[in-house]
Amino acid sequence: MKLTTKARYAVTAMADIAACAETAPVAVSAVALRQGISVTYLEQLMGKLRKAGLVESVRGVSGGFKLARAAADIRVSEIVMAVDEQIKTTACVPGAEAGCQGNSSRCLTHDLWDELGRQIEIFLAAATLDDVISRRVLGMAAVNAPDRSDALDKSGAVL
Amino acid sequence: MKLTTKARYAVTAMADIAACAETAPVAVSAVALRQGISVTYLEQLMGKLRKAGLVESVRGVSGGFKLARAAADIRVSEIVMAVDEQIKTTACVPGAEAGCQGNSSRCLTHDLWDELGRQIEIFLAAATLDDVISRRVLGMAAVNAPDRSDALDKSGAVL
DNA sequence: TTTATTCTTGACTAAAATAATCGGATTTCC
DNA sequence: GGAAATCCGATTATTTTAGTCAAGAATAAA
Repeated sequence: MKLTTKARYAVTAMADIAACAETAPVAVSAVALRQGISVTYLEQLMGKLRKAGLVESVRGVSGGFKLARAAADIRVSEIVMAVDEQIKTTACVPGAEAGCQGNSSRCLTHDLWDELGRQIEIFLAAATLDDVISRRVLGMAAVNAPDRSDALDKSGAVL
Repeated sequence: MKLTTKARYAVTAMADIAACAETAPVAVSAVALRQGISVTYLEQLMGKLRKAGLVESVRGVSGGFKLARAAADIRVSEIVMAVDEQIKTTACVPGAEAGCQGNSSRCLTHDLWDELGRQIEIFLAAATLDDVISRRVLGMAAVNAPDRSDALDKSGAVL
């Protein structure tokens, strides 16, 4: 899961559609205009969102896109994953030699990036499209940054 | 704060140095060799880390780099920020028109990305270099993914 | 003092990923 | 039939990342 403008565009477009498409489908050109995105570029993204089963399309004159499910039932993580290919978070080069003190050759930072990726996914999976358009984004900062000291030596700590 | 190989390289190199440079400084070439990174490319990154005050350099024959502080006192977020320029997480285009239902023109997803960036930073700030080399990475997944239902309508939820 | 080693700096090139464009085809409604 | 829309593939342009190169300066050791 990467985080580029592609992801931003996709979530923004989905939010726009969620907010607009109560009844009739919304045309890509309308979304692109409102959100300041290139029409043809957004078309590509909408294609991916459709293939991922997040939106349905209606062709023809007054066609467009509408959500395939209720906004409260679409997680932001689904949208991001639909348009941005899986991130290669670790890229552990197998040829890398062991560290100077005989450390195992698996890259030292592997677990860190692995866990970070997991955290990002959890965060994005916790927010639904409905949360976004209602500007209801959960801030769990206080919970998430506990006193570091207690985290030590509880060995067996995740990964 | 971005997350590219640059960040990986930097954290990996710092971890390598932390693990090796008990007494004498470590040469870039040694780090690069062990970790499978281009020597001259890593030199650039080390320059940034030095300017950020995270490492100190010793020139000359048996020179190299050593940590400027104890490994337990260097946060991963510092390393990442030293080599990867600030991420432009939101890029709220001011020209973007209001949503169809008269929604405020500030982009709908602004808060989401903003909060995500904060979460990432908190996570990386919670891990020190010492944690990394000790393979002690804190997994707060369970804490971090509460039942969504209670997050709703506590209006005033952060941002 | 010389020499080899290492960091320092800036400019440059190469490769990859991202963003955007283009041309045409198909569907559907009027 | 024509206009408006999705669809599809190929192509181009732009930006970022990754890596290279060359010259210079500091330092320890021979």
